[in-house]
Amino acid sequence: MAGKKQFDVDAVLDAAMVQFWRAGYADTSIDDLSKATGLNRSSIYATFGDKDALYLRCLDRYAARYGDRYDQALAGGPAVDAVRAFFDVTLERIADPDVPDGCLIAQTAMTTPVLNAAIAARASEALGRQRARLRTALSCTELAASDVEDFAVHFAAVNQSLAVMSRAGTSEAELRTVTDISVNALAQALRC
Amino acid sequence: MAGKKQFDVDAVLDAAMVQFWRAGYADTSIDDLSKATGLNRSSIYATFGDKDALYLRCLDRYAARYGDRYDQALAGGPAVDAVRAFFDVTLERIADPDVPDGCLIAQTAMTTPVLNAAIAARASEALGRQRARLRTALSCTELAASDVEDFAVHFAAVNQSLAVMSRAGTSEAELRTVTDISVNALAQALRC
DNA sequence: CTTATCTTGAACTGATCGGTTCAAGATGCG
DNA sequence: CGCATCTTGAACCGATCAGTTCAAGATAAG
Repeated sequence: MAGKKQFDVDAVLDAAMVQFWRAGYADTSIDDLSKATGLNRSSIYATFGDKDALYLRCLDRYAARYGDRYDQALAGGPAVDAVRAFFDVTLERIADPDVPDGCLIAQTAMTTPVLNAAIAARASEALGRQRARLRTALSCTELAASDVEDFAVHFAAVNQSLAVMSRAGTSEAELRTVTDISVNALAQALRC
Repeated sequence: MAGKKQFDVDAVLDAAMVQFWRAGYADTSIDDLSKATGLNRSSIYATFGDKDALYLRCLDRYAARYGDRYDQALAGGPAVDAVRAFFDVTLERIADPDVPDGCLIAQTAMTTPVLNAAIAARASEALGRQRARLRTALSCTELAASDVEDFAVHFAAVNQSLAVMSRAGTSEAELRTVTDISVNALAQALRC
């Protein structure tokens, strides 16, 4: 089997992404990636370069996939509903049995001190984009500019907290109450 | 030098705790711990057993040290002030240059899938205690029992989010606004 | 001083790590 | 068929991992 690529690069990236997502960077060896993707060790190096490069590709794929969903959720409707839908994206991802709990971005951010600077920067960028998304959605309200920024960073933070809590065994219903209080705070702020 | 212990076990635990806290379990080798504590490799094994046992000791020390501070913060005054003081403990810890950003408990929770079950359970317990602390402080208010529980898990979650955000480079001032919105939500709930 | 106890450094084991190399084999194209 | 291209498995490299062992040395108690 040769001549043309024998595998779907995107499918391989998905499998690698899930592996990194579940076990983290340090606890994922090239052998683990080989098993997870079905690709041979040498094929991984030939296709993606080294472990860091593959991790970056996985980060980008993760950010793109879920970034689109967050964008859609925030797109229409009143701000309160949009933010609720925003959190739904995360809660549904946590409920999805095909995918690990937690969040690849949060996991990357938590291991920042021992990571390649480029990787750490990419995770920080992703969090910045998340915040920008929220800022945009909130800027269509009567909220003051500083309140828009405050709520944007608050929602981005609460969204990350879901990753930690779900890994610690917090139930979906409990996570829902975590986000409800934040969403209600926005509703309250918009009411007056 | 022998006959009696030549080192302070607590001081050694502090150094090991900081090392684990900064780099995480997977990225901390016994050699790293040896350098961080000044203890010889064999002394570590003789005193604490294996890496897992030492990590558990560090988790306990972390939980005890900061648990006391959280208890004190929540102890007196109106609930809103108590919760604000609760978050201050975390924000001050993040601002402390002698200690890494993030949170050892959050870090442990994030790596749950690849950790010793006993270690994962210990982190989950610590989060449960955090929640119980908050529940107790909130139960002295006119809040309904279900609201007490909801706010307790919300505050515990937001507190964990600070660890992720601080690792991603979010400034102390921004983290403060994250917690302010949550504290205001409680104030609002108590007002009516 | 003698003896028992403890610490220490260094050497060592077997396993695994990330990364490289290369011959063997499978494929597509002319 | 013949040739170029790509994939694959396996072997290999040096480094590092967690964990063990032990002789040498330092101390305290008798």
